[in-house]
This record gives sequence, C-alpha cells and structure tokens, in this order.
Amino acid sequence: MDLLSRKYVIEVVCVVGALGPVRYGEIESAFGEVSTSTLSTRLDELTDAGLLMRERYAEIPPRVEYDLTDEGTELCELLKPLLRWVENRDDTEG
Amino acid sequence: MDLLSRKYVIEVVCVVGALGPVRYGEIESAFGEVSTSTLSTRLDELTDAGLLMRERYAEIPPRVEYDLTDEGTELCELLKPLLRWVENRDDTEG
DNA sequence: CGGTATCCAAAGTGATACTG
DNA sequence: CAGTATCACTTTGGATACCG
Repeated sequence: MDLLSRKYVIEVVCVVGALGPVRYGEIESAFGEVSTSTLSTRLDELTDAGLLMRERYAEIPPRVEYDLTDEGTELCELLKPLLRWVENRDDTEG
Repeated sequence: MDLLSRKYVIEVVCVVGALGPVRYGEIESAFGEVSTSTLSTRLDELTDAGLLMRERYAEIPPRVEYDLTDEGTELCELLKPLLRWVENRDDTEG
C-alpha cells in the first residue's frame, strides 16, 4: 500500500494513536501546517483503508472523533519506532 | 525525513538490504517498472542522505555497486516488518 | 553498463470560501 | 465545529535520448 507514501500519513496514524479518540481540530492543531483539504482527504483515505474509525456525535456543536482500528493500531506500533528513528536522526544531523 | 514518502524508497532500501552489494541493473530488474530517471534519482537521494553507499569500479564494462550504510541498515531493519505487514494485508484484502 | 539531461504529464497539496 | 468543493500551484514521476 503506497498510501504510506502520502504526506502526513505516518504522522497522522501516530498522532491518533497517541491521542486516543481525538477530534478533528486536535489533529489539525497537532500539525499546525496542513490544509483542511489535505488533512481531510488523508483522514478519509485512512478511514477508507480500515485504519481509522470515525465516530460522529449528533450534538450541537457537532463533534467527531477519530480513533485507530485494530489494524491501525498494529500499523502504529510498526510506525512508532520508525518515526522515533527518523526524528532522532534529524536531531543528530541538524 | 519525508524522503520516506518518495515512491519506491522503502522498497529500494529493502531490496538493497536483501541483495547485499547490488548492481544498478539488478535493482532495476527487481522492480521491473520504474523509469531510469526515477530510480536513479532515488538512488542518488538515498546516497546523499547517507543511507546508501555507491562503489564505483573502473572496469570495462563499468560496474557500480550499491550497499546500505550502517544507518541504512538500521532503517532497513525498521522497514522490513512494515513491508511484511503491508504485503500480508494486501494478500488478505485482495 | 550505468547513468545524466531534458521535457512532459500527472498527481498531490494548499488556500479559500461555503455548508450542515 | 467539521468538514466539502473548487481551482491553481508545486512537486513527482515517466519517457526518451544521449554521454562516459
């Protein structure tokens, strides 16, 4: 699956994994620099791929929460060490 | 590093890791469907990032071998389970 | 054999505005 | 709040031809 090669995908999976059930706005804040459309698309793709679940609450104001599915959790476990390694490397070379 | 998000990068790292010192043509064959320019660029980026080493032999005909650096090997170890998971998943859903 | 240079098409991404 | 729709820009990837 080259979905992994989409921008922010790895980070999104890890962010959702770390923040548990998390709202759209929180994910957006966690990045700070991603357009609504891109993040929305990514969330959609991940949900579609069975990696994320979207829970929609019929409230006012509306609330939507994202969380990892079992498969998403599996992937997240694989991704975390990768992300740590990359960040560690960035520090070292910067 | 979003180099990881480039097409074929994960696969290239794993292929080089699996085939040991490997020649350009062999890598190309391992994919079968990647243009010279793209593969060449990828190899270049990875070498530049310190993940690959390029050994050039002054022979006729020319021979060039690629291999993982220590860091490349580290990354490869992180990537392998990921790749296996993805392939396994593809099988299941296909 | 092992690339590089060039040009082109396609896809991805972002900004913005608007809806429920 | 949580998106969707639209549109233009930027980046990527592919094909081809040529060089060492």
